[in-house]
Amino acid sequence: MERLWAVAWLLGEGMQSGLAERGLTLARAELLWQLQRNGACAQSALSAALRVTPRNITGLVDALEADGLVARSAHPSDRRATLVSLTEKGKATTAAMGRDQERFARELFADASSEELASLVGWLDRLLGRIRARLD
Amino acid sequence: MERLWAVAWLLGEGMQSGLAERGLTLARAELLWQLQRNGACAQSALSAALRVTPRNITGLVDALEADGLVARSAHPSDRRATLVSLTEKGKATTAAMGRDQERFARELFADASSEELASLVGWLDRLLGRIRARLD
DNA sequence: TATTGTTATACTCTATAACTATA
DNA sequence: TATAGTTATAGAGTATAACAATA
Repeated sequence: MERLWAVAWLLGEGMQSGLAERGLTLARAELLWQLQRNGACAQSALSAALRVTPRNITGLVDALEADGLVARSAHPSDRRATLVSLTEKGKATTAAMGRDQERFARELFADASSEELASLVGWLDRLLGRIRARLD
Repeated sequence: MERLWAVAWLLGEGMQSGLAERGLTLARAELLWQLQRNGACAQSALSAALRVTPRNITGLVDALEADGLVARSAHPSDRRATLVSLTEKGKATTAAMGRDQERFARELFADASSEELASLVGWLDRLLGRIRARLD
């Protein structure tokens, strides 16, 4: 199924396009996206969500903090933990990323009928379920 | 279109699974795959095909050569160029990668009817065309 | 004892720039 | 002059291991 490889690769490239123009890498964008979806959280939670080591999160948060996109603060009840949250600039950036993604999706599906879109969405959901089941 | 992001991400993860067990990284696997598809070629051709710098190809070929998966040889007509080709071990490895990919695709589409598969293949081809057009 | 985040260290992928050999 | 591949250097992402502070 060489086609599947190609689609996976090209879809990935497409979804990444525009990040560099915003001064972001894929890893940093994923961290921002996680904060946008689930709100402020401890680095340990980010480590679990992004499936990378705590050390890796330290580096990503350092870089995003230096760019003013996220802020560290004390955890209210656990003095070991550090809360990471989006700054106003970070919120604006994730909103812009969302618009980029929406524009990309709209280009891809510009001439699809609503029945075609419905069938595609069905496929995507089933693929998501199967791949998640396979990875976990 | 958050679903599209998730599918792109999970599909990429799924296609990569198994590489580490074979001692490969994604970048090295892509170079091997290129050689398997198009046969032996100069490093400059690999640089163009993989869309990375010549310096990057040097490093990847160094690593694959050290693992005995590819071999460098003199170009027959251009003494500046270096031909890169798969060794027997490299051919066996790409064949195994192909089987891994096929098994993954079969798992994903195990319970799909042939009409569903046909419609999905149509979608994939159209997506490929659109994304390629957008990237180039 | 276990968890949270850090420092220390190392490997891979990637890039640019300067250089050599060849075309 | 231009191209093919290399050395030199640098930055980003990733990992493991050891450690301090806290739970």
